[in-house]
Amino acid sequence: MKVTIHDVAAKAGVSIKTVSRVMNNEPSVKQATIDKVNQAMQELHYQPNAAARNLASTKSYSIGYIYDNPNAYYVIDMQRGLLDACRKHGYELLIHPTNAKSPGIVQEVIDLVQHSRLAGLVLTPPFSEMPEIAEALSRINVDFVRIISGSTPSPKQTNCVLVDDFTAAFKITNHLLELGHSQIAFLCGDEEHSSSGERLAGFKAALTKRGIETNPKFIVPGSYSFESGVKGATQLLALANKPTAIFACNDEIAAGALFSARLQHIEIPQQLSIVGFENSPFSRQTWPPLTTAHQPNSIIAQSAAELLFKHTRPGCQNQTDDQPVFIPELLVRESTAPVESES
Amino acid sequence: MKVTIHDVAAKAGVSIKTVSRVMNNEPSVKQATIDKVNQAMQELHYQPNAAARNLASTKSYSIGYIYDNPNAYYVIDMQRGLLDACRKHGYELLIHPTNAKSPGIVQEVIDLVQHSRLAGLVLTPPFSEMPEIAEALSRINVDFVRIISGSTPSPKQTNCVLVDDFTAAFKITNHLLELGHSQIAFLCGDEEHSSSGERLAGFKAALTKRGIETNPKFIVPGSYSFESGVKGATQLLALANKPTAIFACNDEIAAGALFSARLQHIEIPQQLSIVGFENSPFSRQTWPPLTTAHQPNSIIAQSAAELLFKHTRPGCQNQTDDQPVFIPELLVRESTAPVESES
DNA sequence: AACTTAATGACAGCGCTGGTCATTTTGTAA
DNA sequence: TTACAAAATGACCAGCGCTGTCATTAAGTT
Repeated sequence: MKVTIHDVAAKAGVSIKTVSRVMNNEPSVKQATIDKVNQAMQELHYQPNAAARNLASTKSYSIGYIYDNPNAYYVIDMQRGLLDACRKHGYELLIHPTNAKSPGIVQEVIDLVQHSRLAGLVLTPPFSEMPEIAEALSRINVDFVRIISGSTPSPKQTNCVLVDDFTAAFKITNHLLELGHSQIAFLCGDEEHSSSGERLAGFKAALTKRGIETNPKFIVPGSYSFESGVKGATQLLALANKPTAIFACNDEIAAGALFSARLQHIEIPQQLSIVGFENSPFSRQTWPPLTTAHQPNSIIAQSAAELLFKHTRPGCQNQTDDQPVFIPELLVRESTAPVESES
Repeated sequence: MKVTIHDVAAKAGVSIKTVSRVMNNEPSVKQATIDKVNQAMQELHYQPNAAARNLASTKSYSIGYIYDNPNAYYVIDMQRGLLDACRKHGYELLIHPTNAKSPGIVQEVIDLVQHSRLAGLVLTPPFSEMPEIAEALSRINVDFVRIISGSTPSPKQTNCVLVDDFTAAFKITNHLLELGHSQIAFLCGDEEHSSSGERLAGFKAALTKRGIETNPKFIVPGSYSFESGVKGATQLLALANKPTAIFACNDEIAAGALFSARLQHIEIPQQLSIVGFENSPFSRQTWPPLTTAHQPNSIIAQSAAELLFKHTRPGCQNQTDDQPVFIPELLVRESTAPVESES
């Protein structure tokens, strides 16, 4: 019924110590032995007892995921990716929903790590953008990987997974430009999120490259919410010279914008093109479905976890400190169309 | 830095075994001793080491949550509630996203439980409605609590938390009736989910009570999705005698219905009232915001976990096998209005 | 005082790792 | 081939923080 390290050792014809060595990637084990042990483990469906390992070892075999994100889809996807990576490497995942704005948040994170003896932490916005968290974690010497918005790997911070919002936004904007739009407005997300800034920068860069000046009235501050989309779009569509296309900083905002346009009997996409960002289920729950940029959250999460394991695991040679960069890809659906010919 | 059972024992002036007894509600400990130990634990901020407990004990101190639900909001809320209960009782939560329709699902669940040595499982739809899962779990003697749709506690199944969809639907329908509606249509969710059936039954009961016959054309089968809402409502609004109100089986369907109505330039709520169910963020991301029934998922989850702990924990006297019943409450927002006077 | 019952403690051991040495196997140069 | 260093493995023990078992002591009861 329950398989222990002893069973594996017996089956492989080695000592339990050697099995332990194999499991922990310790040096000085012959390849042939490694194979033998691995095979025995497979055949017996051996799974090391995490509790015993945690207890015996100074190392830890679980990582944490702290979240505070109103976007449930995002959290679920991240979780899934982390879980997949954990299963693969025999780690456990500890999830910890909390409030990023609580005053004691730094202490809370430290307590969590210390009490649960975590090997490391995966940080997503807003935590990944809070320097005080990164500092505290470094201070107590705990590994962590941050998922942040950015395009160029920086040599000084090796523990990041980058999502290249800039380039993705650039591409989306190009899509609109290619459809003939030149009057394009931008609905921002929360200022605190660097993703919003990056996307805006990509947007501006694309326009500039075509020699189009950005109309300041077309840049509407806001937040990552449906309401914000409604408000922003309403404001834009009241302008004397309306935009012919709207770039919303995420799908939720886009859905709000879509809604606002409909209220004013503006046909989408004939009279107005709208694009979102993220490819959340949201973008499929509107009509017409939204053109957006697909952000593979689950895979991003997985890669963040892998990076963390690489740091964490002692006997891992693959220390090429690469920083994965993900570029969300353009996904053209029905909310965008060529600009209406002036009639 | 790290507080162990020894520190508590020393502080309280007892042996570690006695501390252990207090933690586990074992009998034969003087009240005075219990108090002493509890105080010491508090003062030292003691948290038992789950790994050590798991290792030493035949009992287990973690529970599992299996999910396969496209509704991320639901999952996140459930998770939060379970986590809260776990923290309170020193348990750990193991989450396991999976595919309910996979052929090997029963074995997968069994493997999960056995490998991770789970004390028990919290089952939500669709798992809570799969007899083969309940059977398998009983066979291997693992506790579980199911969250299911129902109104009357049944003595033979003590391990359920009930959500009284019937009564909630009854109340919602009454709300519409009180607004003067009599031509009310119903957009069903997935047939496989008993919640849909229960809500429909509550709906019908309310109509019957007022002596209103249910128009078969007004009962539209469908699924728990936006698209289904669009389709169903479109169908309804093409009818010669349109309904004046629509009861959607959940918020997502309601959002779809809302959308469809808008497409046809039907004013909500002036010309058509729409209600949803669940009070998911969805219901606030429409305009007007939806009248709905608030389903306190997080609290439901918490109570399910508590029930599980009660079963699991040996030395717990509070064995009154109560089955909590939750009745989602009517939440009136702006998508419902008195029926338009025939003009 | 004799005896029952309640309350507490001593100690082994859960499955594994980390360390220390001893032993065996392998590779390499003389 | 022998000699010898280096690599690979095993034997053994302690101990992680807790629980289970059983022995022991304190408190009641007649």
